[in-house]
Amino acid sequence: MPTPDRTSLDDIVAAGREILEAEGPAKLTMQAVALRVGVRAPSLYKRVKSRDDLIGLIAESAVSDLALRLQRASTLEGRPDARQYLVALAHEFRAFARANPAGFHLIFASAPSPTSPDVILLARAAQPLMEATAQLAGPENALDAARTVTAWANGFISMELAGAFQLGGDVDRAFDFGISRLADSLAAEPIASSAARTS
Amino acid sequence: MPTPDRTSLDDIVAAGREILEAEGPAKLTMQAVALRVGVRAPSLYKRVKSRDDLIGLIAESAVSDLALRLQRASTLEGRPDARQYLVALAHEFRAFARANPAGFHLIFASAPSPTSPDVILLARAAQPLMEATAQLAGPENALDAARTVTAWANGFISMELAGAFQLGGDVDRAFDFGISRLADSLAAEPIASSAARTS
DNA sequence: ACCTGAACACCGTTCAAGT
DNA sequence: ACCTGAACACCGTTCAAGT
Repeated sequence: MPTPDRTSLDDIVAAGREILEAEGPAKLTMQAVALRVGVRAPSLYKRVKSRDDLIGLIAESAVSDLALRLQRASTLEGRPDARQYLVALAHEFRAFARANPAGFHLIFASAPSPTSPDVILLARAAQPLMEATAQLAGPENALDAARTVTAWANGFISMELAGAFQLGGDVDRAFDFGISRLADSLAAEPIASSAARTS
Repeated sequence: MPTPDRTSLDDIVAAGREILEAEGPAKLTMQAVALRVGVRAPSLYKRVKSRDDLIGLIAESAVSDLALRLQRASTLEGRPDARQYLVALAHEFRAFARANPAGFHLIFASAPSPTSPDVILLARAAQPLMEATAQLAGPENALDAARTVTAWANGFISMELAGAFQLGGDVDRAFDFGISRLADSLAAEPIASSAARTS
């Protein structure tokens, strides 16, 4: 008779994610994960191809949570104007990053690697943002606008988490300043396109 | 008679940086660095406290190069209007990241760690940007504006290097769109401060 | 004073042997 | 079919012994 399963893939990913958030990537060893799910390290390879594979699964788990959060914000908000909606999304994004700094880092700040999360998952997470930018900047600029906002938010939060804002000043104020000006500029007509003039 | 030095700290850092750019962080082993500078791994510890220490020195070396590039751009540009200057800085920043992706990642996308580069070096690198944003947004908003631009550029390039822009569209166009709208919004008067109204 | 081989602790991963 | 101990290759790091 085969022995009953003593753990599961979900358990392993959850354990890995907890270790990653609590102790950092260096402590995320196969042995530590195995210990937490009550098994020996070699057994993990029955459910996971490698440590990199496990990290990829952890990243996807984090992306799913992020997508859920943004979707919930999109329904909870009662849909005021697009500008307020965009600001709310930005704050939700930042809240996720603060609650899951290691997961956030895994999703957005990882070097190109086999651990990067799935495209489809990322697209789903970006969906609420695309709606907001389409309303603000028009459908033809929705993608560029979403990329601008994502890049800004991603970069801001990465730097905040990395402790890169060390020149003083109020970081919260800088965040509000940034999303506010971005929303303004997306809603406004572009002032001048110097690129078009020089071509 | 003591033996003459067979390597130097500069050699070690340069070798480490070359390996990092050419083969990625996983291949940046003490043995690989030692081999490249013609010495055995234990000898490295005469000039470097640890592998993390070496990574920190590599990051500082990259920051210095970045600062040099931005300063050169600031003198070469002949100082047209502040808007064009800001756009030039953004493109220079992106060019640096493309030429030194691993170094860029080390500077801006690293988790908070003992490998983070020195504050003073980062401040010096940010100097040209601060001047441009001060002209565009006024001195009282220079810091917030510089943070907005840095966050955007950093996030955009991080995502580009990570291959995160997978929803199609023209990435170059998105970059131009972003810096253009940002420059507009920094130069413009803010439309409305909803935060001020609710307090 | 710098360099080295040997050693140690600790990884990820494989695999034959158990149940 | 899952689990395990033992083993392997490969790290970072230390240190006594060389020159």
